[in-house]
Amino acid sequence: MGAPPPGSTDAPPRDAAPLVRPAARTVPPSTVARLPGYLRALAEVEAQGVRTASSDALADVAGVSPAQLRKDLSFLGSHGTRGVGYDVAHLRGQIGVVLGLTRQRPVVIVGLGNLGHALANYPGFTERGFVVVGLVDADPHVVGTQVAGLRVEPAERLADVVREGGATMAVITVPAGAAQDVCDRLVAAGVRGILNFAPRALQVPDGVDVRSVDLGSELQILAFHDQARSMS
Amino acid sequence: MGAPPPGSTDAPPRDAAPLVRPAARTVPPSTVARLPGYLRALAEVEAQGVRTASSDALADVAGVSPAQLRKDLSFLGSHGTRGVGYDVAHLRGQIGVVLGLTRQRPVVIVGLGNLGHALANYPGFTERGFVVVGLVDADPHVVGTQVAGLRVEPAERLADVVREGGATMAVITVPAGAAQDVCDRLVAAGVRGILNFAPRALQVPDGVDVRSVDLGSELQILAFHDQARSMS
DNA sequence: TAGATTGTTAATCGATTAACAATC
DNA sequence: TAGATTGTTAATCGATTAACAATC
Repeated sequence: MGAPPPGSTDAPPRDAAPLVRPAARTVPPSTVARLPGYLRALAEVEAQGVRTASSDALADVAGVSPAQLRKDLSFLGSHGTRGVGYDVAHLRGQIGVVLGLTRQRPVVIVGLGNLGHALANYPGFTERGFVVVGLVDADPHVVGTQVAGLRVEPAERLADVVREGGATMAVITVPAGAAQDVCDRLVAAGVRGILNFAPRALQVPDGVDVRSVDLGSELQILAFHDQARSMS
Repeated sequence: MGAPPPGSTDAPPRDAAPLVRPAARTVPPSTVARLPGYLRALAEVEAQGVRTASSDALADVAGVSPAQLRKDLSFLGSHGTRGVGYDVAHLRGQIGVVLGLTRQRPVVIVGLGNLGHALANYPGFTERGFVVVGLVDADPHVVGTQVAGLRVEPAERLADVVREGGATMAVITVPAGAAQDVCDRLVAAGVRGILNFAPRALQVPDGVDVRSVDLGSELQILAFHDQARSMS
């Protein structure tokens, strides 16, 4: 609302610091959810020695439409070259910055049954920028055992494990009945992002982000289509 | 377009067979994706002895808004009672019918590393109406071993395993590089619904349904929010 | 320059929310 | 009957698609 600063031309700057501003102001949730897929596609074509790729080529590998890919990337700023395409390495770096993958992120896993055990050893976490820094379980038979090179700690040490590891993210792989309690304690200990595998809706305060993966539900959704097909 | 049949009143029937028509004509994808959550919520309140529940109560347990729950359920037909709420057992049955859970569905798991192993033993599949009828792996060291009471079969027997078990659904837990090939062979063998855990977009023909769960991507999406928060 | 391909706009489509009349 | 609660409508919001001008 103020007068244009002295020396300004006809394109009024909105900002005192116009250079090198962080790329992403607001990125829609649906776009954010697809960015990891683009990162995978870029890694794949880069491994094949490709240096520059068009939206058509990348979209094909990522399994989306070229229009959608371009639209999504446009929210991160302008990183392609008209007539040429996208520089694979550069775009990869930009998406990494937007997703906050410039540093390794420490993660804690709570619940070391079959699934938690598998996730503790899952190479995909490490490959994508995460380090498992702590393991917690309530079962005295499991506590003290070594999983993926770490000692499993008892439930009462949950907050310590989170703080000592500096974790702001956690994975919940406990039975449904224990999930909300574990969630509350993780949040109290400072965790702000939770990946929940327990088949239960979790209540969290504002500022905490939960993503739930229910393996049984996924199959049920597939069953719907399977069945709808057989009826037509 | 024809003349009203003799004896019709002012509400013209559109159909020759107006009674007991299947509840679901078209259910939007976003609604279908939430139905398993409603099923879980219903099971939970039923276990607590509740016979009738309002949309407010159910929505609270399911973690959605009451308006959304009512809207979703309205696509399945009219199963509540105004002024009273929903009969828990009846609604549970209706959602089960829509999802095609009236019979057990046979599922094959391909890839018995840590994750596949954990899924083969996952009680949530059995509890939600699925039976694991076959296991397949390419590693000769794994083939022939016993997992979850089943013998692991070699890759070349994939089509036999699918046909013998009558499976129309499968879970892929192989490394990314092998996923598309496994997918193609599953589809050729008659599988129509695939739950994919390999971090790779799968190409499938029309009529085949793929749901992909990428655990690394889930953490990356959480990382975005974690990071966006720390910047504001 | 001519051909290729992005970034953006506008149009379409689908999903969510809010409000309330119908009705138990 | 009065109070409660559904089922549905209309309004809003967000996401996707298609088309093309900008530009390398």
